[in-house]
Amino acid sequence: MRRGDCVDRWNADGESYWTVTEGAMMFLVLLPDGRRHIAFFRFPGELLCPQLDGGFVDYTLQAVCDTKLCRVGSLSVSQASLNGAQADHILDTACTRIARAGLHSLVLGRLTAPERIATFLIDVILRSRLQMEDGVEFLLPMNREDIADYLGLNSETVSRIFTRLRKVGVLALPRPGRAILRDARALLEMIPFEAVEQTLMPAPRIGGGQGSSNGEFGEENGIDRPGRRGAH
Amino acid sequence: MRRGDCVDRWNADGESYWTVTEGAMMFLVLLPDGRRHIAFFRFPGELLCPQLDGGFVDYTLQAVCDTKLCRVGSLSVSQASLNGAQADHILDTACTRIARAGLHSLVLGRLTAPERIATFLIDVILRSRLQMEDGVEFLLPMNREDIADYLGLNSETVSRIFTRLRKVGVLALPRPGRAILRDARALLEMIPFEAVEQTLMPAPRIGGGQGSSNGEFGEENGIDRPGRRGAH
DNA sequence: TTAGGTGTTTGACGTGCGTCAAAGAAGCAA
DNA sequence: TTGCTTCTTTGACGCACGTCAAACACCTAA
Repeated sequence: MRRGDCVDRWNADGESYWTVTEGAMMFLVLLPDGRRHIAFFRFPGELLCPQLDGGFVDYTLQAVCDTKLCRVGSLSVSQASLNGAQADHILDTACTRIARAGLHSLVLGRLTAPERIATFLIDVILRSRLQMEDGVEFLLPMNREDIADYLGLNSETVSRIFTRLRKVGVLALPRPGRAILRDARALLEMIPFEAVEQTLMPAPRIGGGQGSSNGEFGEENGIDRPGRRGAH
Repeated sequence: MRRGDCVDRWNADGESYWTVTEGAMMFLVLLPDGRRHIAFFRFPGELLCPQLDGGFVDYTLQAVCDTKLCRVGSLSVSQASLNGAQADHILDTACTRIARAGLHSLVLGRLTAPERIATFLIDVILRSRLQMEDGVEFLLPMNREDIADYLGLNSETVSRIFTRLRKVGVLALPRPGRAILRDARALLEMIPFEAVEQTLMPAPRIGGGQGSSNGEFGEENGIDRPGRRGAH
């Protein structure tokens, strides 16, 4: 599918779910007065599933760019509970999304525009299974307005901040849809919390915490990471 | 527990979960520079459970006011998947929370301060299992700063908007911790989307959509509601 | 009663980001 | 090439909400 194509009635069939294999999808809301909001982006390897994507809400599911989807299964989430490994994976995904959503509310509620964009860029890099290292090139398929609508900003503000990041040598934008991280440390220092990786990419915690999520589905959480649990 | 009391290491034990029986709890984040953010409130009847509350994130779990908790079980979420009814309830709760979180990101990202507060008040009323009717009295146990930190505002702004709502006769605040809805219609007209009830209180959708969530746990979703699924 | 603490209200003022507008820049069709 | 469209960039300006400050309303303790 090409940019702007919608999956019509994507949440009508509660039984089937999909993954993104290429490109990216976005879940958007259009308010009656024209305000636009993007609730989630889904990148390659991530699950599209009405139940786990807030399917009760009337989102429009739209392609961010040229995108390929792959149907993963027709299992209902309820029936999945009869199969331990699959159920654990579904639950894991659900829990990870709750954790991410809590973080996103912090981003929208309490961070400044530059902080939001830095957090977003780091999130994109980590979800692309890349390291936060100088020179890393990554896909950034959404346009300024999409980023703005995801971060509660407007496209001019996003543009201004990107320009600033380019000027100070944090980021390079060789061509539309691609970006190169030039100064990982500087980008990390733009955000006001530590333990970014663990926070943005929480390790799965279902099933005792070690690896029960490495099911046959495709990884939402990707890279293995030492368990983490603890006092605050 | 009294206002400000914390549940220490609440997410250290992945196996046990609780419900609020009286009062309210809040999950908060304190950034190094002092910014404060409340990710979730939990009201009576709602589940406290590390996995379903983004337990990987270092939240502080704190009482909003005098609050009573009740331990519901020591079942691990993973093991729960072996029991159909319990698993469905857990999944239902998870999915509802994902849906709510998406909505909250819309609130924080795209609504004005008065719209946020109106949405919040309606949410509190509906989650208290009350009707949106003139004269309804409801508990509002959190202070101005808590509301502000949940809605991405500051306490003075919240206070100003409450004052305005009182003056125009939408709300009465007879004593701290309580509020009376005086003009339900006016409050509903303050928010920029329709179908508020369905959006704020999505019906459970796991297990085919009819009533599988009426388990032995205590209701996250409360009131029965006709199924809803559909084209947009 | 007074004193102190905590939360709320209100006002004056500042600012970060939104709005509006116009000028690039890049892609595509003819 | 020209013309059209869409997206991005940049500037000028305004406003909604944040910040700072002071007064006020309660509550509790002594």
